[in-house]
Amino acid sequence: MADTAIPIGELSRRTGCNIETIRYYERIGLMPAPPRRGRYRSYGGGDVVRLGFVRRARELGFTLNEVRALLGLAAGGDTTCAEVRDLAAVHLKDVRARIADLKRMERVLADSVRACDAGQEPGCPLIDTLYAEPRAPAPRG
Amino acid sequence: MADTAIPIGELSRRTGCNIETIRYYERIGLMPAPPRRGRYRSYGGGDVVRLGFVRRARELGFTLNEVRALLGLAAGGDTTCAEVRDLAAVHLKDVRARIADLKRMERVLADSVRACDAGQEPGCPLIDTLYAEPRAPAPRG
DNA sequence: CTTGAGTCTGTAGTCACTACAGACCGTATA
DNA sequence: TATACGGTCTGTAGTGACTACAGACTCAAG
Repeated sequence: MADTAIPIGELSRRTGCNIETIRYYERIGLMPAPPRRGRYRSYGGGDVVRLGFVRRARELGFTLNEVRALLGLAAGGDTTCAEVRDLAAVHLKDVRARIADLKRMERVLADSVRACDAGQEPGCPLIDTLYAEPRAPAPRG
Repeated sequence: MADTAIPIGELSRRTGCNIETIRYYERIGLMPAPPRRGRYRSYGGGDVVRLGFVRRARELGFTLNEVRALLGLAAGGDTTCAEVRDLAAVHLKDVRARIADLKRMERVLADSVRACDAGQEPGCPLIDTLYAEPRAPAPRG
């Protein structure tokens, strides 16, 4: 009852992945096409595990192509750990770059909002920032 | 020579915004359709300023719809500073949420890569993480 | 006259979904 | 038996913010 003939709605509930997305994953070959009971898809315990893997990888920010690669590596023996490590390391670098980008944005935005709150300057500090020359280091002191 | 009859390629060079994107902005009404010299678009200094504004707002992570709003507010008087501030504050919250998300990813990824490097455990630490139950707090001591 | 660079329109692809429309299926209830 | 309801099906199109062509044209220099 728990592991066989799971309909798509329950797979969705168990994994937190919505139905349309599950069908989408099937269409792009990330999830195998399951057998049918009549016209309806019928999943098993393995599908729950696999889809869970996919979802957790996605939550770590891996692209679907990277997830595909990870699934392939996971299916292989344990000789592939180095490859997995490399994939993760590349991705980690990317995540860190995105964090750095966002922090730069955060700084500028926070400065502008603070300046707005202070309300000392004429005009609007954020609008001024947006009109200002790019990459000019603001004089401060 | 500097301010009139600027062809799209030069506008692109001056703003760092690529040509296809400029035409895309025109199509969606973010940039006005400029007059033509023959069949060619002919921009002026105002377009350089406006597109620069757009680009800088995009670099701060505002969506195109937010940029549209900002452009509208910037065109108004200076009575709109509070509205700009609110827009920026909402966006700032969003940026901070994204940073928090990415940091969570970073932590998990960094842990896995480190565990890989240590190479003590059997199997692959990252693959194990991906197969593991969601949100189970890892025992650590 | 030809070459090359620049520009034009229009369409389709990217990523990872998401949102329908409209049909069908199986069961519980009146 | 009728019907209502919830679940599922296929297929297509939309999202955001571009990006990438194809194939035609314009213009100036050599």
